[in-house]
Amino acid sequence: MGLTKTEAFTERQNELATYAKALAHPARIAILEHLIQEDKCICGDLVDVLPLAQATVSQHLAELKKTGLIKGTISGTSMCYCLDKTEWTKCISAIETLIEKVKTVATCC
Amino acid sequence: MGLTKTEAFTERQNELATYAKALAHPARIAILEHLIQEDKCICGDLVDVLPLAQATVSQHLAELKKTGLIKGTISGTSMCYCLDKTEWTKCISAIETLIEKVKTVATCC
DNA sequence: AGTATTCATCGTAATATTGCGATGTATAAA
DNA sequence: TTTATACATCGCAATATTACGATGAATACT
Repeated sequence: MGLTKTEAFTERQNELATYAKALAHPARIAILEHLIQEDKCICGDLVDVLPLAQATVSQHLAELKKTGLIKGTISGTSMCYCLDKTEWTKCISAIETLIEKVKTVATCC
Repeated sequence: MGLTKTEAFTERQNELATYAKALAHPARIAILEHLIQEDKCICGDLVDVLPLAQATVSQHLAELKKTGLIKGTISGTSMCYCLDKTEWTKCISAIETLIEKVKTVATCC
């Protein structure tokens, strides 16, 4: 089908999966890392840095924005992107909860 | 195209994206959480617990196994799945590295 | 041997993702 | 006003993902 049965899972599970999906592409990891490093976040820079066409970069940015992990503000003719710390707090919390649980598991089989 | 330009990114970026991809579906989150809770990991149980057909569950298990996050051992006629702690150590390390970097970013824009 | 159980894999259908060129929109520069 | 610059969005092609029924392979049960 290609359609996830979202309604069949808990909100928490869907939330974590959504965050993971946003991170599930090397280009989006690269974008986030660049935003972390530069902090200032001019959009055109990303197109220069990434080995992808402008349209493709724009699409990845839109996806990260949709998830809320980044936000963009208009700055004249250019677009300034940066991390949305509020959303990241939620994201990190969700991930860390899973990680903590994983750490409690004994080596088995 | 639908084909990720893997070779254009660093190995680290691809590694992190691959782990994220494995976690990018609520069913796989649910599987992992069940494996964490039960620890013992009989496969048929997952089919009972999840609102998905056996073939679909098997497919999700195969994907988690491909990434290395779980491993399965044959136990008579059934299949025993459990977390692969070694791979999880790598996964957690990769995620935590990103999280640490995110935490250093100042609120902006 | 014959049957049931457990799981993986195949094949198929529907939808999603990735990537890009082309085009549109809005601001800035001339 | 015309032109350039910076992005977003549309439309397309190729591939991937999700879901499932059907079938296959292997072990256990009678």
